[in-house]
Amino acid sequence: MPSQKLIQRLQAVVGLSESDCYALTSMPYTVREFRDGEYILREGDRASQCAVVMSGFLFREKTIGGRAQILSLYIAGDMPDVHTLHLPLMDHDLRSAGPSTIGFVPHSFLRGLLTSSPSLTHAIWRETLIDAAIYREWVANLGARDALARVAHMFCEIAARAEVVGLVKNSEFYLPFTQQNIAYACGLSVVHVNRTIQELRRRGLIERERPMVKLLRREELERVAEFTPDYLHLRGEKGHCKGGTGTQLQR
Amino acid sequence: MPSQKLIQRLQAVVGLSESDCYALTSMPYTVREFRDGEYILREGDRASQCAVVMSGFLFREKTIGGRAQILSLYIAGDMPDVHTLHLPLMDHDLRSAGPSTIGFVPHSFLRGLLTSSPSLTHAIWRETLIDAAIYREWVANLGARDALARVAHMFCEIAARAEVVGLVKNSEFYLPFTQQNIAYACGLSVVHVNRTIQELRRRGLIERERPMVKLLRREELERVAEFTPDYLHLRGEKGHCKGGTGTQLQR
DNA sequence: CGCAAATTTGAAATCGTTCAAATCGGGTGG
DNA sequence: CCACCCGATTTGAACGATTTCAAATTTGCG
Repeated sequence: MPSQKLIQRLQAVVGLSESDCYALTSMPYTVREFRDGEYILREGDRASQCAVVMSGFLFREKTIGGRAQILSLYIAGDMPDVHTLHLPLMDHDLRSAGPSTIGFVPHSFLRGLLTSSPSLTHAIWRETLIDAAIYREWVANLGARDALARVAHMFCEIAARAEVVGLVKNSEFYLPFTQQNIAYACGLSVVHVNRTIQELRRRGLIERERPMVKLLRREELERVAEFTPDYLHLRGEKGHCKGGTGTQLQR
Repeated sequence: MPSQKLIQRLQAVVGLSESDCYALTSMPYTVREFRDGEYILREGDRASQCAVVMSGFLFREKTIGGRAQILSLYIAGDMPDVHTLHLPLMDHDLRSAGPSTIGFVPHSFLRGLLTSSPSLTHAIWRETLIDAAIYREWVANLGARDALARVAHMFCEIAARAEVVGLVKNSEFYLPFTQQNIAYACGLSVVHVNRTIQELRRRGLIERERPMVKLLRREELERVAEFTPDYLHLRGEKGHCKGGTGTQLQR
């Protein structure tokens, strides 16, 4: 069910009423599997449904003068393209990193849901705003941090987001990125990403064995990354209904 | 009236019904003037009203390890902090560049407006999504373009947005930024911004005499900047009611 | 086992930074 | 009206982070 981790995540950021949870669990959806690198949506596409990440890893990408730039990342529970509800024309690509399972919910259903529930409108709108807050942090990341902090910051962010949906175990989480992917995400060359990761390893801040990353000495890592999670706008509180409690680690 | 340029802008991106326009023109608001550098909102603040830029220039800023990073820019007709409706806690600063006139509309009023008009909800939500699309482009700008393209791109974007609200005359628009500001926005050093602007001037692409910028050879400039305006999601069509048609140039 | 992709290494080249100082420009007080 | 001052722009030169190029090594997969 695509709603499981979605609910877990919405709980973490807004808190949901019983009826909202019920409405979400009764969402109609179709499921599709994607392979590494496959496109969920391409620049120029017009979407008529929204993707919910059930498992795996998605990323947004824009190509500029031949060079790819990864714009953001999505894990289970995220809805990477809710924005297509109001901005159907895609101005970038949405792709899978590693294999992923995606649920698709028709725009028409979501629109109905939103007009009938102001609180869900609030919750979903809020999600799109958190997405924007994350972009802002990435602008700062690319504009103001050096390579080491930049890569470290990416790890910290993914870990913080994955924790919310129970995808971190023992400080370890799934990240199906090659160093080339990381390079595209961080605006660096592969070679330099390689050296940067070595440096993080050397300092005892991370362990990396694809596809897993393990964060060691979290505080020191966050200090190096200048990471503070406030921009993720997590609440830490619990809502009124249960989301999934799964702790699946793979994908 | 804060609604004038706002309507003009909303027209350009969605098209508004007569009644929506009427609702907007009857917005209650207070006006305040800000001086150069003054803070409209600070990180940590909780907003209870939304700013509408009536004239002048605002920017978002985040400070990271001592270094400021400008995240985005706002001109007349923009509502830089609608997001506070659903995410009241500011995770960054909002400041004035040069003097500006800002209208403030209470959250409570806007919430009423939005629950009563699905089309306005759509329009305003869409605005926040375009804001996000602009951040995405900035991520790409900082991550994938060199200094010359980066600065050129900033000029192109501001021009495109200013055109929508009639703030460009004769390819010339108001930009009350010092080279230091531009440096913070583009993730570059002042010295290099200086040299980059000289290069743009030398190539006959811009003229700059603070606080005005004039774009020459627009196509060539956009080629250098690798600028395509699609991410701004302008429609080019006209809606059902008139916004202001002013062509005020100063501020 | 063997190929292709991913990681790693080295060395040279580059773009952008830093530091430091000179010049320009606009506004203020005398 | 002029002198002065401060912030902004400009210049030069050395330095440094990151890129590029090229090749070697490792890893994962069929």
